[in-house]
Amino acid sequence: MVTMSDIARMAGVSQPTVSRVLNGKGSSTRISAATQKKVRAIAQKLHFRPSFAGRALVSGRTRSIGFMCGNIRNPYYTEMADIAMRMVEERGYHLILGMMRWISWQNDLECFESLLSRGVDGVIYFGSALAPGRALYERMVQEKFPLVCVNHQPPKLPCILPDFQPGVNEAFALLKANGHSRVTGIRLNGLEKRIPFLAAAKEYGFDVEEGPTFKTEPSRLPEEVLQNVRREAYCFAEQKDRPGAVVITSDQLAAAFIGGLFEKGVMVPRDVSVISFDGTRAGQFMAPPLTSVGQDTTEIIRRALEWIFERIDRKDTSAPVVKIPTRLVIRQSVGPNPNP
Amino acid sequence: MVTMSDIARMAGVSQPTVSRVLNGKGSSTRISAATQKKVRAIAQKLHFRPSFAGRALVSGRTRSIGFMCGNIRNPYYTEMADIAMRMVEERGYHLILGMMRWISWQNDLECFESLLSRGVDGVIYFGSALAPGRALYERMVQEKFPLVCVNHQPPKLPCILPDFQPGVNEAFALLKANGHSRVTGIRLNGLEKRIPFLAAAKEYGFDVEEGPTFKTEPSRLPEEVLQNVRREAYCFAEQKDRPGAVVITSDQLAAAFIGGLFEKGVMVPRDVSVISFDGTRAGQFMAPPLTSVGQDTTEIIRRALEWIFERIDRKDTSAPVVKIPTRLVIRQSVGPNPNP
DNA sequence: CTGAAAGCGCTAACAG
DNA sequence: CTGTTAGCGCTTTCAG
Repeated sequence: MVTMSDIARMAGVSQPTVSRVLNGKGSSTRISAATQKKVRAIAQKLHFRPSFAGRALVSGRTRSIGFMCGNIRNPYYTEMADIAMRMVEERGYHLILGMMRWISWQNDLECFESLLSRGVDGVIYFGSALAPGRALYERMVQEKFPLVCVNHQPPKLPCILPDFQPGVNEAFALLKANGHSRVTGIRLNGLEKRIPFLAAAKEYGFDVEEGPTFKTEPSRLPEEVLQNVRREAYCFAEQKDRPGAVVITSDQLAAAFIGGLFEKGVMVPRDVSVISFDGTRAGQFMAPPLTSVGQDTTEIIRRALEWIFERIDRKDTSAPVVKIPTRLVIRQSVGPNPNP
Repeated sequence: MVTMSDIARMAGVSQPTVSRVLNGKGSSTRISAATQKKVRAIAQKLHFRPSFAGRALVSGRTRSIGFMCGNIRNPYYTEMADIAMRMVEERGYHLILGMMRWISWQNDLECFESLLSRGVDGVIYFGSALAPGRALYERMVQEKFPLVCVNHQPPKLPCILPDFQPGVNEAFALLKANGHSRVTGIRLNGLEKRIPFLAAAKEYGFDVEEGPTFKTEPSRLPEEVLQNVRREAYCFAEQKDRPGAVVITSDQLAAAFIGGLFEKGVMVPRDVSVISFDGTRAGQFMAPPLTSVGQDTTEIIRRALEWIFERIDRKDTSAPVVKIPTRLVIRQSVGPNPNP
């Protein structure tokens, strides 16, 4: 590895001088054109690349942001990560992914610790293990670490939360306009989605019917979940007098569910209408393209990063909770009720 | 930030002693149980976390591997990255993604440089811009940098290449068994896929017919490509006397293509059979589940990382070119030829 | 068993 | 305009 000292030696100047010309902070210190040229020439010839570690050590920054998400194969996270990566790179940062396995909260926190030990300057956190009483949580709020929680709201930490109600209302309006009046919810376990779902169902006068409930263990491997949903689709397909509409908790699960229906000869949207959550771009390329309650990915990440970068610079920022409204992304998985 | 010196001061020992107990290399130096206990207790209480930068500086390693891939939204890369992330973490490393934009080779190399300036210890490279004559290429081979190329083969660099022929042969065998004899290839531009495709077509006695060719610019935004493929599907759907089978260059494009057919009322596999490349897990949850010429993701990444970690330790390793055979992943996108 | 000293590559403060 | 000095947090000799 070629260092500034190497260059300094060859150029017959001191090492800090090399630093100065190579970092050329415009206004800071001016160096004679001759020295500049000489140093630059040598640096170029030797393919000098400043040592990341050296800089990190002295600056106390690694110029990297941690991104704690669930399985990256879920397009919801893929798309969030994609956006985050681009935005972060614009500032000369790198994004370091940490995938939570949802096995236990300990596992979440270990993953978080691993990122911290890597020296990330900030973290976007999609998990839920960070809660009062846990040591790491206390430490984070105390240190005022640049951390934003998405989709979950621990006290005293800045949070970005989707507001599902508007999107869900739109969903029911669309369903109603298509002559539906009976719906079943699949995997709407979390209250954040379940409550708006029930509220809208009531408001639009829908009968909410029990879907096929599989007693699956709480947290499983992603593929198992998908397989289970597929099986639920089989059940649903074979169900007599089933509702004409289904609302399901994510685009990824919708894919599996629709796949399961397809195998049983039940077509979407001809035989049943499906509305999912997430509104991922990926849903656009499914068969059929998904109608989905979408989050504003760009806005969510933009807000999160904005806050993080602000706190990296100044520790005296507040910890706001911002709600980002959802809206229905209408594509082709909803059709007229076949049995009105 | 709490440092080893802080702990040393509080424990009344020297800083190196703290380092010794906290790193406890079993055999290296033994420290009195009393000191150990004291130091550990303080470290724990203060939530000591060793400085990443400090270690990186002294060890010359960052314990991170760069992963240069195309758009992460493509399940092919998502799944590769997922596997790579897991494997790398098992060794206490982190994976740093670098997304190439396919805009120009310069862009590829900038992305690579960015990873290098971040101090990654090795790189898995899915690009094609690294070629003789380019400065970075020369430097990489000269430095014996721990770098593995996947899907592309520059000289003097270790490479991992899929061998498409076996998988493609299986594909044609399956098609033939289903009464097909006419096929059209979509987006089979790259020779690595086109040659085995044509060879197998010949061997199995298939007529290869021109598909709908859209004159799209060479490298475009991913979403545009998907939209274009969708349009090609429209054309194909409306084509009189079209072949009953389609081979398409990736699972992601197959999704778009099948989506396009679906919109025109053409059903897969009832009306046309589709075989794609990649064999991603994601294809399993599409409608219909994709039959696809699959790569052994785990094996590819495993081999790549194995070599990288070996070279990180020893510079005297060779630069092998390994071929990993593909095999057909049979799911449900192939059916009997409707017009035999 | 443990302390002292050196040095990894870099930036920043202070002299000249 | 440029050199000297110091120090970031850690590991690694080398003494003792």
